[in-house]
This record gives sequence, C-alpha cells and structure tokens, in this order.
Amino acid sequence: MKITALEEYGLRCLLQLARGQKEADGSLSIRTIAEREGLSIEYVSKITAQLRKAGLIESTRGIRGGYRLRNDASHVTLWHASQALSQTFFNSTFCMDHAGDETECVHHKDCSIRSVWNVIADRITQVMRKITLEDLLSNESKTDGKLMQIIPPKEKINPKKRINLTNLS
Amino acid sequence: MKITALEEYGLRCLLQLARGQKEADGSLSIRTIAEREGLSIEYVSKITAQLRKAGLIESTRGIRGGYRLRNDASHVTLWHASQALSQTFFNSTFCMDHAGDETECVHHKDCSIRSVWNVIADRITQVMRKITLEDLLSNESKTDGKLMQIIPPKEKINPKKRINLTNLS
DNA sequence: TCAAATCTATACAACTTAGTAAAGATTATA
DNA sequence: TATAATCTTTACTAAGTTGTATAGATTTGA
Repeated sequence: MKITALEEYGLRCLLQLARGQKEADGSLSIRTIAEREGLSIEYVSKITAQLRKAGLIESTRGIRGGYRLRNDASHVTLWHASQALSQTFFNSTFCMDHAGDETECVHHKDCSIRSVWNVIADRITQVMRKITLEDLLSNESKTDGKLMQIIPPKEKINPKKRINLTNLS
Repeated sequence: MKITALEEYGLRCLLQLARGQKEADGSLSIRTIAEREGLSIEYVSKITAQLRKAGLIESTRGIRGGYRLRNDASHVTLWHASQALSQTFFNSTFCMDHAGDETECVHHKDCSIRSVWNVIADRITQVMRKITLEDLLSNESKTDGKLMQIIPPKEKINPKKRINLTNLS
C-alpha cells in the first residue's frame, strides 16, 4: 500500500500546468516542466502522454507547442489525477484477482477483509474528491511548518469493544 | 496506490491463525493454512516467514510443528499487519526518494502535495489502528450484503471554497 | 536410529513498474 | 522550403513484486 512514482510525479506535472494556466497562453513545454521538476525530458514525456490519453491535458505539437490543462484547475481533483495515473486502491476485480489457486476466492461468501478495504478506499476517496489542483496551489506557503498537526498521533493500542465494520465512520 | 498481494494474503493467513487460536493447541501448519486459503504451500511459507521475522507469529519446527500468533487476536491490529507486510503508505523517506535528478526535492521548502499524502495516510492509519483480527472474525457473517452501505457514493464534483489542508477533518 | 512431517533459506522465473533511448511526426518561422 | 523545437511512439534496461522450486534443518515417534 504505497504511492506510486507515477502518481507522485504525475500530480506534480499537473500542478505545474495548473500554475501555467496563469502565465502566457497557459501552456508549458515538456522541457519546461522537466526543468521545473528536476526530471528528465524523457520521463516527463511518458507521464504527459499518459495524462493526455486519460483526457486531463491536451497538447499542441510543433515549435510553439506544449501541454495545457483541459479544464480549469478548480475543476480537477486529486481523484481525477489518481484515476488517470494508477489503478484504484480497491476495485471490483480485486477479489477475483486474489483467488490464489482457486477460480473463486474462498472467502467470497463471507469476507470481512473486503469490508475493511472498502472503508479505507472510501476514506481515501473522500479526501481526494475534496481537493482540487487550485486548492493545492492556494495552500502553498501555508502548509510548511504545520505538518506536525496532521501527522497521526501515536495512540496506544488497547483492546476494546467489538467494532461493527458497517458503522465505522 | 493499491493493496499489495502480500498485504492481502498475509492478512488472510493471520486471520486463519486467529481462528486457529481457538482450536487444539492454537497452532496451524503451513499446509493447513495453504489448504484453507487456496494458496500454494511454497507461497504460504514465504508469507509466514515474513510475519515471523516481523514478530507477529512464532513457529515450532518438527513433525508436530506449526505457526501461532504471538499475541491474542484482540491485540493485533491491521496496522500491525500492514507494518509487517509492506511499506507504509507515506513515510519519512518519501520526499528524498522522489527527488528526480536532484539531490533534494525541488519542492522541499513549500510542498502542498506532501500535506495531502499526510492527511490520507492519517485516515488510513485511523481505520487500521481501530480494527483487530478479533474484530474481523466477529464481523464475519455480518458484512455480506451490507457492502453497498460503505461503498463511496458517486458525488458530483463541484467547484467550491478554498480548502485549508491543515483543517480537513 | 530412521523416516516422515514440518519449518527455513535461497535461488529462480514471470510480471509489473521505473526510467532511459532513439527514431519519427508536426508546426512556426526564417 | 528548410530548420529547429516541439510532441509521439515504441523499444529497451533496471529494479521491484509475485509466485514457484529445491535443498536443507529440526523434531516427533516408531
């Protein structure tokens, strides 16, 4: 359970294009993005190609070409970015893909793990749907030094009452 | 951003051992776990070896041998399992590991993405620290048919007010 | 002691992801 | 038209993940 390189770097490229919306004609070349992000031109090419195929950005070819966001930065959420750049955290084929040697997962009739993954996927989705590229830009210069506030406190693990997985919120 | 095979299968093996705590001497052989999960003996061997090295289970060798949980199922949380089976979602070396061609991430002074990953990591941690293996067992037969309740509703994406990343809860 | 059933360690192949390389297609401009 | 700067496509290598294979070490019990 970790963030892929494509998600991280892809999101950074999108943010560059969101900043770019405010300058000149709103478009940035691969070279410019690569320089601003400290990535190779080849790698950024690969990332932007994927974002274009997913429909989040559009390209102009030729000597004055470049990439730009297809929609306003206030309408592009992290959820859109994540969908374009990676598999979803927990999708409909997950159980089928983890059936081991069987043709159907041995737990398909009664699986409590599946419920947990759904709850976590829900939490992730809730956050990602709330945050747009514009939010991220407008929060720059405000988050530094405040990270300690949102790093999870180290709770003690205690035995406790039964938990109903359908009522965790 | 996805669940690894090791997390999924490892958790299932832990749950088998949690069930096993209630039968006989509380220990299960690799063969038994493999049969109950529909996995190969070789693969379960690999998974249990990792769980043992992480300290979550202990082994007895020889003809009467097997694995058992080191602690009561009510004291083993999903967070413990996840820590033993995979990298954490977002850890302290993440930014250093994603510095591209530079020696230090170009955004290290002012990064709003980092805040988002922290918020999401926090959400995941909150859920995982709450749920024990015992919770998962006691919720079997109760979750089936109720999944629709916790699958995230398809919200419409609307432009909206600025979000303060430090105050998302 | 010996055999069978178990755990242990390491190596291996297939697949996916990360990142690089190179050749080609497009377009503005001189 | 020719050139240079751009995007596009495909192939490639390296590293990590997934799952299998094999040989070895340990223990019980006949």
